[in-house]
Amino acid sequence: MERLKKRSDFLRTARGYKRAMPGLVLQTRAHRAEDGEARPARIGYTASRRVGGAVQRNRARRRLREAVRKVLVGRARPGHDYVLIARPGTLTRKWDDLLRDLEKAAEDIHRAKPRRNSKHTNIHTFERGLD
RNA sequence: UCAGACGGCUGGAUGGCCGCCAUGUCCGGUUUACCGGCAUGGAGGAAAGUCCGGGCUCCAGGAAAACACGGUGCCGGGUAACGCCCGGCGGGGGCGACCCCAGGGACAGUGCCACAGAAAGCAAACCGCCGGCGGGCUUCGGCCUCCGGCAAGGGUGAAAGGGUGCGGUAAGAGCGCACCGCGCCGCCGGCAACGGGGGCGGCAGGGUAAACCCCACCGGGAGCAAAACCGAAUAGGGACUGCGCGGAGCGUCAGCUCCGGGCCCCGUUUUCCGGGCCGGCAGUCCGGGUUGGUUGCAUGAAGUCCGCCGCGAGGCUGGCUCAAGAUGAAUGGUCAUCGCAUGGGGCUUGCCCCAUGUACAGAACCCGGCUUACAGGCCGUCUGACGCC
Repeated sequence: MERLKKRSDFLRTARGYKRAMPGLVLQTRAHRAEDGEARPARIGYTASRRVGGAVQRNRARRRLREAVRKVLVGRARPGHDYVLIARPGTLTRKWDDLLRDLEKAAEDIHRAKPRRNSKHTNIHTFERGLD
């Protein structure tokens, strides 16, 4: 899956839908090219200093990346950007639980998302994300 | 055996499944592009803090001096260099091995020295000591007061103007003497810091420079997001042509030459040399450098082994090795087994079982240091006790 690399992509995705789990936070937002054609799903990772030092942040990002490879690859919808935010629990959560967290988060966030014309609506039960 | 001092090394292992980055005289998909295989390589002793010193890059036109600012501060050596390291010296601590020291100058000047104390920089006298045809009182021991001579003893303090002892004296005082300290002048040893010893001086000259300051030495600025190259769009920018020009000269014109003047060119100032600029409008052409890409970017004050020189830091010769290169940032995720510690239990005394823990921490241009963090493990040298011979 292609990676998100620009700060503006992260900021835009943070304005979309959000689901928090003990081991991670998942954000998503539809992103289509100018010609309206659906593009492959993209994924980005965020591990702030809240998680710990450089060692902890790197390890959290690697665990999330591996979880995405196992769980999200088959579930991600084309034309959507996803951002995974690491939390302190990302490091301590048991591996199987972390995988279930991501599964559940993806399921919830896709169900909560209206099927059509989601661009400007926002569901109030999902809190607004910070970058 | 116990207690301790110093120096050095190390920083888990194996396997299964699934992945990431780089490289390639490799294989396949039709050659390139690209895709899939295969092979090889892929974090540290501190990669950290970013505190010093350099390389490298750009900026400032070249050079010198002064000033300002900052840093360093016993001596000698090592080094590309250092505020680092090594070897000494001096002072302090420890029975000792060893450890610690911001360790130039306090007769260049200025400032400060709280509290306590009579007095904190110039000498001073609170309690005291001593003397007196002085005066008063007296229980005849002395007390009070006055005038002199003192600073030994007490007391305050971090520090009270040399210390200890003997002599001396009314009591005292370097007043005299000895030793120690201090100052000055030779001598000897040492490259030096400094050490040793001799003579003279009767003692002046408290501390603080981690207060300003003085002296000596060193120092341009910014940093790989430096910088170079390739390169969509837009504006500024440059060149040429036409109109146009501080003064003078030449010339038909285009223009050229000479003479001044102003401004600008490293923190500041001065001097010398050198250089640039001094307009606007129109047209044409060139160029321009943001997102992105490539280079910088890993062969270097490199590592390692032997030999030689050196007490050592280190140096020299020769051989061998090439050892991560990401950029929202690869070097991993997970599971299992083992190892190692600590505690508990079993017990066939060296095995088994259970539980817990397994640190600090992630390259970002590269080196030399320093500092800080760290579960544990290993090795060497030395010291002091006790025991044995």
